[in-house]
This record gives sequence, C-alpha cells and structure tokens, in this order.
Amino acid sequence: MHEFFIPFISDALKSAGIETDKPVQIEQPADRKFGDFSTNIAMLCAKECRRNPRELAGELLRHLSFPAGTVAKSEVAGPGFINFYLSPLFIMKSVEQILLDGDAYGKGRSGAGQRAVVEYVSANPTGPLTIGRGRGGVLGDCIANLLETQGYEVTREYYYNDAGKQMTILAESVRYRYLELCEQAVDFPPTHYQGEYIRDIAEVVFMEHSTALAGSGELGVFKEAAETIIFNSIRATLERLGIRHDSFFNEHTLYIKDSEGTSPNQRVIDALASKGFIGNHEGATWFMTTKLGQEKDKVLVKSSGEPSYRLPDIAYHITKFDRKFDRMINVFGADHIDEYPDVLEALKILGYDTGCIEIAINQFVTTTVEGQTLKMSTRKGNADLLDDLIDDVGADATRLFFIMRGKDSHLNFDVELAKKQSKDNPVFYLQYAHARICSLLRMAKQETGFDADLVNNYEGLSRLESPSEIQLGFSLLEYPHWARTSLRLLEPQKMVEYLHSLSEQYHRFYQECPIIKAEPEITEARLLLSIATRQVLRNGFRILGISAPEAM
RNA sequence: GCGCCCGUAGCUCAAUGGAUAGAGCAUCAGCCUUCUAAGCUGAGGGUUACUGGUUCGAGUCCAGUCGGGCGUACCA
Repeated sequence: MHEFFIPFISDALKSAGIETDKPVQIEQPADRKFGDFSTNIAMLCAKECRRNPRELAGELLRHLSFPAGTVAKSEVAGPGFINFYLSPLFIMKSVEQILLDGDAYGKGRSGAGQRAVVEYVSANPTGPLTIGRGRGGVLGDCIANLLETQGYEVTREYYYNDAGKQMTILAESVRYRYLELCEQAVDFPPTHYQGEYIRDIAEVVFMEHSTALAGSGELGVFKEAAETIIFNSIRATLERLGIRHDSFFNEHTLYIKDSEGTSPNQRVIDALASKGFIGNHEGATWFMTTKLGQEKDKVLVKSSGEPSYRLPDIAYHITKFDRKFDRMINVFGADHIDEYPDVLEALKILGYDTGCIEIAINQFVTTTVEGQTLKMSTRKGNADLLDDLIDDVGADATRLFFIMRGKDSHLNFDVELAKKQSKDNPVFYLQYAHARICSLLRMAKQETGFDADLVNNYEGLSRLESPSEIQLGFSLLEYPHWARTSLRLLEPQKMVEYLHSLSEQYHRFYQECPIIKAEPEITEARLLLSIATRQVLRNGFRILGISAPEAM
C-alpha cells in the first residue's frame, strides 16, 4: 500500500516543476489523526528549492491527484508533511483482495529467480543444544521463511565439524565414562566434557560392547557413538521447534584432496599466498591481516598442521559462491562476532564480491526463573538446555519469545511468563485472536448457516464504515509491508509487533461491533472482515513458525 | 587497552532521521442476563545514561565520557 502513492507524488513533483534526486518516502504516522499515510518530500526538497516547506507542500498538493475513490483527503500539516486519508470504501475493496489471495496474500516477487542460503545453528556435535543456540536457530528459520515469502529459492544450511580437537576430547570423555562402567579407576580430566549426556553415551557403548573395548586406546567406536547420538539429539530438538535444514555441510569435505592432490583449504592458502598475504613463522601459517591494518596476523594453519577455524570458513564461503547463491545470510551468536571480518577480508582479496554476504548476529540470552536471572553457561549443569526449555514452556512460546525482541537486544527469557496460560503471555494474546475468530465462525455456521469455507462473494465488505472496522481493515493492508520490512532488516521481531497490533485491532473490533447479533447483511460483512483477519494471522504465524489454534 | 552490541516509564521492551517518545506487566478506576472477560476502555507514571556536534527536525546519525554484555586463542 505504501507504494501506491509514489507514482502520483512523482507526477506532482514533475508538474510543479520540482526536480530532485530525493526519494519519495511514504510513512505511516504514529498517530492516525495525521492520516493513514504521509510524505515528508516537501521538507526534503525545501532547502534545494530555497522555499518554505509548508508553502512547497501546498504547491505540490495543487498538482496532486489520485484515482477517484481511493484517497479521501490530502492535506498539508505540521512543519510540511502531506498527509493522506484513504477512503473507507477503498480500504474495504482492498480487503476483498486479501480474501481472494488467501495463503498467497503478502507474498512478493522481489526474490524471484534468486537463490539464497541461510546458515544457522551450525553447532558441532559435541553436546545437546543450549538455549543460546535456540535463539539463533529460530531467528535463522524465520529469516528463511521471510525469504521464501518474497520468492527466493532458499537453502537452509547447517555447517558442522565432526573432526578435530574438540571431537577427540569428546571421544576421550566418553571413553573415560565407559572405563568407569567397566569398573576401572579413572581420573576424569577437568578439561573434558562433564555433562551427564556423556555417561548416557558411554552406557550405550557399554551395552553393545560390554568390556571388550577397555583394553584398547582406540577412540573410533566412542567418537562414532557420540557423534551419532548427539547429532540425533540435536536434530530431534530442532524438529520440536519446526526447524529443518535442507543441507548439512561437513567441514571435513574442505580437507579432502582432489585428483590433483589439492584441497579447498589448500587452494585458499595458495590463492592468498599469490596475493602476498601468507606468512610462515613459529611453525604456523598466517593470514597477514596486519597488511590490512589489523593489530595481529591470524593463524590459518596451526603448528600441529591442523587448520584453525578461519581457513575452512573461508573455503566454505567460496563453496557458496561456487554454488551460485545470490544472497548468503549467516546467523551467529554474539560470541562469534570476531569470526567474520577476516573471512570477508580474505574473500575480497580473492576477488569475490562480499556484498551478497549478510551477517545476522543475535545477542545473548539470559533466563529468568522465578525472578532469578540465570546466566547462560556453556558446559555445566542442564539449566540451559534447549530441550528442557521446550519441555517447560512449549514450542510456540519458545519460538515467539526468541524473536519478540530485536536481535541486537540482550534477551531476557522469563520462563514463568512464557508458561502462563493467560493474557500476560504474548503468545496467547496472538493465538487467542485466531482462536476467537475460529470460534466465532463455528458459531456463525450454527446460528446463521454462514459457511466460511464456501463463501466466494466478498462485496459485502463495502458496507462497513465504523472506525474500529476501518482501522482493522487498514491494519490488514499493512501486512505485506511488514513482511518486506522484517526481511530487509533481517528482523522477524517486526512481524511479531505487527501481529500484536493486528490482534489488538481485532479484539477492539470484536468488543465494539456485535457480529452474529447484528443485521444479517452487517453480520455477513463483519464475518468477512473476521475471515480476512484470520487469513493474515495465519500467514504471519506461518512466517514465525507458531501454530494457529482453532480453539483454546 | 582494542573491536562489536546495549543503555528509553518501577520491570520487560518498541519507536524505516519526523509531528505530543509508545506497548505489555505491575498500580488504580470502569465494562460480561449478549458471539471465548485468555478480552476491552480509561488514569497515573519519562531531563530517552551524560556532554558536545551534524540539520528544517535527533531516542535514532557523528565525536567523547560513564555504565553493562560479548569477544580480543596455534577453541569454534
């Protein structure tokens, strides 16, 4: 709806003889008394035209015209805004289109023909998922959903490493617990994984092999068991939240040599070396980032001969270019904040256009239980396990709470609030609006024979004209704007806010306007408006990945 | 020390550079013989951490100060 105004305003600028390179901005005033939409174009142009902004706005207004029946009123206000008031009939006609579009309402084509990859979660299989990972997982999943609504072909990717030092420590940890089961005295090292889940894995190995592995130092069985069991648990946890990846990219593939005896990792080193950015000292191979003005060089290959995480990260991104993605979105937690600048620098040196890489960083999660703030801890205890949180508050609340704050805000997850089955809980506020509409439609079918599934003539909407009806109809038209905005900012929180305000509009309408008990024609019109609201809520819930209950 | 994020009502958080800084919770006052009161209406509550700057206009952008978080590994 925002775009509706732009061509008319551009025409008015032309016929008023105003030339400007300033973009025409359409905004929605915070207070509806300043119109449904407004533009600040006169204030933007005032300086270069050397004219008073209000006077310029008046001049523009004289050249401005809209198709009959669309804009009811345009006026100059404040320091030089031009405010527009839509005609109620135009709003209701537009709501008809929502009913015609159905599930497709709000979808766009801006991503048509483009391929996007969203990388998220990407936890290595060393332990169960933590609450902190959950935030990034839900954020990534919602971003992928948003991309799909705009027509992108989306790959949801999980990047992981099942080799290297951490996995060895993991396998050793399991072996120690296994030896305990074999009733050998062991001194469990404090550097190893302390979690209870290690004992569970050891038990599985013990069940299968009894004491047969106790004599050998071989880690293979332990590593394999740990990886399989942990990965299954991670995937099961994600599945509970409706998170499913299309692609699991194993970092190990970047180490594998091809027929010419070189690997993707090695090719990165060679390419950077040919640009003069590789140095060797202290037995390690360095990316000479000091040449780019950074304080220190960064290790690419450790003196042990193993690559550090940076090298495969660079090689991994090159595969994204090779795989011809148009957009590459990485979702990281704040603890990985240092990871990407070097990767981007390396890619630039190698001639890649890094403009298509976007980084969405989410800040940390603290959990509040009964007023006590628990800081997320990485290793010990099970207080920060994502599975426990889902057990506690359910998948819908988990998802919504993770994205109802901006990703740059430190998230305070109030477990008590998320558990409440009451109006205090934002999840229930949204879902209640949907359930209320479903209940209303069931009642309408029973009382008046109106069948929401069969209705196909929406013209009755034009009969609606009261403020709460018009306001609700108008809110419905804003949905596509917020879907686009959420994607542009990589911030599903905008969609949460929108749906909250839409729910509020619906509850107000419901409160003020009798629906089934009104005149038959008005009843039908109000039911149509309710169906349209239900449709928009459903479309929005689908993006957020929360359920749309028919009854509560 | 350096880098990134944050600082807004008692609490949790909004506010694409726009008009009188908004919601929810909590507090107080109203609304169900009527479609889900898991709802609605209203009231009180603010020097947007601080100091400068940029401009028609700054919570928002820039510089600095103070406070908090996360990094600052030959961990990922």
